[in-house]
Amino acid sequence: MPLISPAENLLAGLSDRQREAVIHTDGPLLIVAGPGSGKTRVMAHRVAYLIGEKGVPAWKILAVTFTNKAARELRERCERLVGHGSDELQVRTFHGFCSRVLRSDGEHVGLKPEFTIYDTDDQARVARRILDEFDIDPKQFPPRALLGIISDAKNNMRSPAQLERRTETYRDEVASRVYAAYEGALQRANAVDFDDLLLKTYMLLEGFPEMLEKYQTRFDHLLVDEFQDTNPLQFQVARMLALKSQNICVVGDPDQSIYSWRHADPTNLTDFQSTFKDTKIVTLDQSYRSTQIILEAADSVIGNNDGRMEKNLWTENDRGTRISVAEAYNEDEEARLVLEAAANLKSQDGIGRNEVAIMYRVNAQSRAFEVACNREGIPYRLVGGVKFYDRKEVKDVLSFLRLAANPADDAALERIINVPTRGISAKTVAELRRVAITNNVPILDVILDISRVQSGDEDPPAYYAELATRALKSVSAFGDLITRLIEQSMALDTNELIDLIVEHSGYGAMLREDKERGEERMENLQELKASAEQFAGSEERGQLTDFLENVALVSEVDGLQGGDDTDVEEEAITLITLHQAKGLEYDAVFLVGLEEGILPHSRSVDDPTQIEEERRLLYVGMTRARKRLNLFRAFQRRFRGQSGSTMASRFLQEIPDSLVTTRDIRGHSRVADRMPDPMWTKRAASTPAPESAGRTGDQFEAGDKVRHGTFGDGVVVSSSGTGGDTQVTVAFAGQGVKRLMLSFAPLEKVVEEESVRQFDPDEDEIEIQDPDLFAP
DNA sequence: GGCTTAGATATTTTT
DNA sequence: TATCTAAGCC
Repeated sequence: MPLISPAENLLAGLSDRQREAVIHTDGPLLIVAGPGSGKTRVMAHRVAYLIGEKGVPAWKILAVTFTNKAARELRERCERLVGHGSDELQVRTFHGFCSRVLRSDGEHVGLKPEFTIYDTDDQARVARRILDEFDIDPKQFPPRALLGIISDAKNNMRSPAQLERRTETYRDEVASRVYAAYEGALQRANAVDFDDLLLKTYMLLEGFPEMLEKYQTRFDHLLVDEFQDTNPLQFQVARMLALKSQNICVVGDPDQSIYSWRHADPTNLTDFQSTFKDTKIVTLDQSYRSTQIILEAADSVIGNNDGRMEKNLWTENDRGTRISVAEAYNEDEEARLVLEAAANLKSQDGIGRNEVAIMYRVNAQSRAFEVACNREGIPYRLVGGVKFYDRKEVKDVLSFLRLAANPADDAALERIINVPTRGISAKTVAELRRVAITNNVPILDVILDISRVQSGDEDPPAYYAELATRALKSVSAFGDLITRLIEQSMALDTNELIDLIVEHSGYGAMLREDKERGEERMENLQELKASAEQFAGSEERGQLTDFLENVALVSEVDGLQGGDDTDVEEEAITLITLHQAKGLEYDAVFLVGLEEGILPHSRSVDDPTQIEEERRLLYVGMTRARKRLNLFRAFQRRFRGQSGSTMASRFLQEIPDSLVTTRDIRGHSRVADRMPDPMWTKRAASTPAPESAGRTGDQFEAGDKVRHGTFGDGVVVSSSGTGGDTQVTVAFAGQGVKRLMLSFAPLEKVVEEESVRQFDPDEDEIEIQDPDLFAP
């Protein structure tokens, strides 16, 4: 009997293509991996192969992912394959890796090792402060927009000076001025934003040959996951790291690029081939996940995008069930329909709640489902609600910790200088800030000076005249508090430090006063303490920075997830945005809100490039499903308080009829191609009354609100024919969609004040009668 | 200095 | 609809 070598064992069970990707270990490799094609598996096996067969030390391998979750998953799978000796394997997120580089070598680019990572909140705080300083109207130049421009510049490796040179509009000019000041502020605070983690690492590798050499030698093999989502900066960092060894393996799927609005540039995939000569390309196009029907439908949809890297997805899986497209009166009925169908899945197909996901385009859509779940008593998991670390009280206490770790952290200081209120007004803060900026020192320096003067150690400087005696006293007391905190941070574990903050800053007292939510908030602080405990025991100063870095870069905390009342262990339906669903899979997927303005989103409709991204978003959603895929739309949707009629998403037409079943609530199932519904099947199927036929007051048009003696209120979906022959399709609230002959059906038009969106199925161009309703 | 109120504003959000 | 901000008032 032949002995099975470890390599054979490792490669057993892989497809030819997968094996090819695993064993090509020398030189650049590009893996184009379709949904469900086993890319994580391939990456893990590749790592194991490098270690086990090629004798590469684990610590010489760097694998980079985008999310912590992906990193964790990959690490676990590698460990399972490799067993011992894989501890030193570097599996990190892009940001995590860069942060680590900068902690040890950031001095070259002006960073002290205990630098702070600013989140978007801090960034906004800095930006607002700068606008104030420059006397720029934040209404005219919203901080968010300016930060967007700055982020754009950073991700394209442009400095403030370079941005200024490219200035075309007044807005650009303002942005470049703010950018320069913003950089100054961060520099002064020994802080970086998320983009900086990448940018400064790039600058380090780019500007310091010995650093480049160091990190190029440090790693022999580089793997990059989700390569289609890399931005130019990330591409450059990866490129430089691998330039010497040429051993770089990137995995991606251009059809799943859904983050271009965050600077991701899928052309990196093609650029990769020109950057690294002799790149081997392996395409993984066999899906081990979805049924044939789901795959065909998804493929047909994505086929409408131009200039794709074509790949022919196939599967040995069953043909599967047809995709259902259901139509609801409004979002409440949509939710009811979905939950009903989900319940049926259990009895009919044995698919439990844990294997069901409801996916939507915008978070606001989750609401109807939460309400419905609560009403029906169905447990659900809402992905991406308010993050634990985003809670106010948590951020406040963290700001104290940040200040202890990095006394230059002005954003943290400004956040808590008057929380709880300790008699330091906005005006006082502004003055302290002004003095700090003038002297180019952190605000805390100014405050500590005041403390010293107050205790009679020094003579008062000139700016003292600007501050009231009472303010000086309060500021001095705050300075003493922080001084004590900094001292203690050298000696105490982080969790003990949290206790100290809560008890001595007045925060605990404030929460005990708060009868409404004080208790809950205090509990959150206890949670924070618990998460800090994991870092306790190690070298004091380092543990604080480590903890803070973890907070900044790891948004979720183990054991804290799950909806408010939903036990993590409990069987629950998942509510999730399409973006967040990437990389996940479920037996059954419900894609809801397939309407113009929702998917595709209204902000994307007039840009073909953005429409293509919306289509990819749908593609991602569809390919999350293993067995069942159900699409939903509502004829009417409340939007920002108002209600309006909707049009079917253009994407629905891109799914071949032969793969679809239309079904209404009560299970009357009808096959699409036998009974076309003009709202979403090919438009040729409907023959609306020509304009020349002359419209009477009784003429019904799509979007009209009507009332029926038996069925109640509804919305006209379409009408065809004239006079007594007129056939009207109406979606009734709670009754589903009905086709009615006007001559028999007692239909009455309901006249409403507000105009509604209407559409003419015969028009190719979409007409929006009231653009204000859905347009930005 | 903190509270109330009117007015504007509104995708997606891996880190 | 809900959420945030600036302004106005005690």
